[in-house]
Amino acid sequence: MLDPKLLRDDLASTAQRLAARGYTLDVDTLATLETRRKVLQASTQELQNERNVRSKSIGKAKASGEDIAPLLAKVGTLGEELDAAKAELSTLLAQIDTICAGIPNLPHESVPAGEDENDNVEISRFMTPPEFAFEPKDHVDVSAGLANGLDFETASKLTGSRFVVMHSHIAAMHRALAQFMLDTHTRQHGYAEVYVPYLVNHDSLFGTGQLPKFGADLFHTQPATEEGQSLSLIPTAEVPLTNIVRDSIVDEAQLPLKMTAHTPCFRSEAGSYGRDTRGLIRQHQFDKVELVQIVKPEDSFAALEELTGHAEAILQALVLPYRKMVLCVGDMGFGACKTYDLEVWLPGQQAYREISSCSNMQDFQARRMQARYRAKGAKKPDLVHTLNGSGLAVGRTLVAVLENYQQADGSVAVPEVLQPYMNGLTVIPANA
RNA sequence: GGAGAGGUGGGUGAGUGGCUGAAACCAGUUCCCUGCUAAGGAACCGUACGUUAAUUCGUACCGAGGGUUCGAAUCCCUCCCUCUCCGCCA
Repeated sequence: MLDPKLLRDDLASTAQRLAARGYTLDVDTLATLETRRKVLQASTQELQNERNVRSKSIGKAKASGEDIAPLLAKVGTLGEELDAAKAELSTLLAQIDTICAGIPNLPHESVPAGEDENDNVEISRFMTPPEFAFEPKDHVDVSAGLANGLDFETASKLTGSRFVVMHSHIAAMHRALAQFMLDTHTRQHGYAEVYVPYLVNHDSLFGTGQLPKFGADLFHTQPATEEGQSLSLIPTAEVPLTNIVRDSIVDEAQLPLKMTAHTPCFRSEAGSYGRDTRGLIRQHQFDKVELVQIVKPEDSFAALEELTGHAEAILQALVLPYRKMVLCVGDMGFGACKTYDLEVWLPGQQAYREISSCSNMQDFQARRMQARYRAKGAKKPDLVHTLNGSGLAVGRTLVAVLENYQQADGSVAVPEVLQPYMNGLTVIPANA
């Protein structure tokens, strides 16, 4: 949610900034509603004031034993007028809320212009893509060369397409990756490990911005139209982690709050059919180790650099080639003000593919969640800034390891940092 | 799942129809006093929106949403959540 003051006082320039990221703000409608709101709110409050004053006088009269009948008569139609005004005002407010809830965040000045992923700008690279002495396979074929690995056929029997069953060393490596990531973030990067629910309510989804606009991307336990009790599977641990501070005022001394969690993520991915249908890249269920920071406003951009660095540290420790991109305005997510994507090199695809996305949401989510902190000496609590990033997507990291660590004989070397997590295993042998 | 008890400001916790935006205590802020420390005293101290020269005034908010009433934290209904006991269960 944007600061309502921006929409009242700087409507035109705000609309212009939104247009840069491809969002058309209906300025005229909003301005009209806003003007009407102001008038209506003032007149409603006036009516309420009148009612309060008169009711009070009735109370006093009654207490002193006077006849209250004439006073009651005087109140007369006030109630009806007030009800009508209240009804109109609440409809109006609901209309304004609906519009405001659907407005994306404003991009930071440093974010490059552009329409889609083709306009993202490369910031840096780690390693150069390795040369293979043989034709590198993609992860599906690499796995197929092992004794037992990724099993899409069984998953589709159990559930459907875009799910996977993992066996044996691959399942163990998947687990090892998550463990390694968690350990690194908690022991070296200062994050507190958190275990969170995988089902969340609508308030949480509204808080981080998945609702009301992106409900179709989620799995719901009940029809989404049903009011109130419907729970949804988390599309990312960002939702439960960030909402921990929803509706609360955090002590300044507690900031920055740095939290990490390993969870499965569930996405119905409505818009992506036909893309990445092969392999693990785009699944309805995947694991991710998420990083979330709750910080003071003045620290959020430094925190974005730091958090992105924490995700990079994982790739570096795994010795996987990657590049760091800054997303252009058109490719950023709904609530983001600035986003870095980390793209890992996949020899099987001869391409860099997204493996982490790190964003500074500024106060966009905090305003939706009413997540605030009280600065020492300040009279009013202030909205916190929230950040999140993948550190990393576990399934895609597994893909990257399988493809980058494949060997000529069909076996897969185990990255050094994972070996302690895999009982000292150094190589996943090829199928004999 | 069954029975009961509750949800009030940053925290604890009074308040059963009008003088309660809400006692008291704790925390916090400012000041006073005592040579440090400790203790003591006084004042201030919720959020949002509108309004104002102004912390001026107004409105709303006592889990959420409805209802009754001239008037609701207080009465009624629905929902959510917490606690205790029982049942079931990894």
